[in-house]
Amino acid sequence: MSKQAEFAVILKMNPMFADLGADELQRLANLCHTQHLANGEVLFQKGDPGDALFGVRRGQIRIETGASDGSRLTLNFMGPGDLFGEVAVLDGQNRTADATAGEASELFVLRREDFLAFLEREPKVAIKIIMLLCQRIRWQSERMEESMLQPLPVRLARRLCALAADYGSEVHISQEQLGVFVGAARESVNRQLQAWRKEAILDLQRGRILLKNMTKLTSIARNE
Amino acid sequence: MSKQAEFAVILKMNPMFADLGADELQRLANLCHTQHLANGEVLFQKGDPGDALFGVRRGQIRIETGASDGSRLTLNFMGPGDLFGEVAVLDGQNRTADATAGEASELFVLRREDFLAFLEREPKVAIKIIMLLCQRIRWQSERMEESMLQPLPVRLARRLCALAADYGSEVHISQEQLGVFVGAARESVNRQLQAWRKEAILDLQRGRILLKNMTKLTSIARNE
DNA sequence: AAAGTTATGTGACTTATGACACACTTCCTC
DNA sequence: GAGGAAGTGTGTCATAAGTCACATAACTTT
Repeated sequence: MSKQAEFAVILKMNPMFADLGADELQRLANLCHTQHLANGEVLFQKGDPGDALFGVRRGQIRIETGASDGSRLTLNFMGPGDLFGEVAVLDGQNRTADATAGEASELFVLRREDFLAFLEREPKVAIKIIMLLCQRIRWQSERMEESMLQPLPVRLARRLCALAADYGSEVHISQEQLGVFVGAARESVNRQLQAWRKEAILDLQRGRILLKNMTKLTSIARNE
Repeated sequence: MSKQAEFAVILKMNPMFADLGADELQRLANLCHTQHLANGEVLFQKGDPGDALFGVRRGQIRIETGASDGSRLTLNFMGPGDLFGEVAVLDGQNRTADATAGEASELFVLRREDFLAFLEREPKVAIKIIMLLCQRIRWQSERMEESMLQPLPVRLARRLCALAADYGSEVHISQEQLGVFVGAARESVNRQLQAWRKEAILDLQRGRILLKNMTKLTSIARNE
């Protein structure tokens, strides 16, 4: 399979591009380049202009941000097939976090100027993108308002479910980082996780959480 | 001034259309119609397809929603110069609230099909819209995550400042509705307002709040 | 293997806010 | 103007979650 065809598949999996037609998608994918990164190499830093969209072909990219105390907090891991920077490529605003290769990686790169020129050539695609962005706005405002008002167990369960969707039942994350994600103190996170361990919903190891009962967890996430 | 020119001015005031060129803006405004509503007349209801964007020429439109207990809660008042349904007109999704005329009103109406055809004719405008939507997405995700984690006084101050921007220093809203806005219990809202009254930041009347010290209020909103 | 560093577990305390209960006021309606 | 509805003011209590303090466990470095 060609590089471009491979990229088209990745684009297709992202909700943002999911309902483009196969032909449109392929023409878009044809604009991509590839880029190699060595382990530890920096892809971009907070404040850099958002001049491209990236897809992970192989390897791992860490999205992280410097915390106020100088320590670094990982916000997300992007693995093969994941796409990131979709919004940045459209509006060109500065990056809000750093991205570093967690291992030797190869990325698909779709440059902003190429993408914009494409949209100008294909206004029907631009309109589809507009609709998708609108959906995202609605979805965000519905979810957010609701989500942050939920009690901690619900927020925590939701985040764990989301992580599980990416990594399977073995989530590799520290409780401190989990706390940052859900906007809670580390201790509170720990206490809730302990409670769930006693109910056999999950198991805990250093830097790792093993989800044992996703059924129960998702029902908590739905707030019963 | 022609109807269309008047509408162009309203569009221009909305961030969503603010940086369109004067010519593009005028061509867009030329697509508008007008519609008259008698006092109490229903413009649309929750669940109706979002097939138009509205601007208030004169009168008042209330955006409200039926609460679970059957009572109605007013979510927003739109006065002359206000624009609403910008997102609906783009993505065509169903309305999420009801809109009713609070008095005899005249509206500018920009129909979805006209707007989409316009975007297809003018891809450069479509791209500008895309960027604006992206900004909105960023803005939302930054604000939301941050905002809901703030303590109640901050959320309350922010909402009051926002309302003041629309209505001046005399905000006409019940404490119960204010509670809905900021996601808090009526009693908590009341207690905070009382505290501020004692500090001479504001004054309270039935169904009305008089902001007396916006400087202090905005500094609270910024979380000191 | 000793020492240091990071992650986790847990108790004691504090604080913010929600929940309930009820008094009081204003306004509306008949 | 009597009665009711809606809005407001306040006390009491319960609870969720943050904070602080420290113990313990697990990896790392030398």
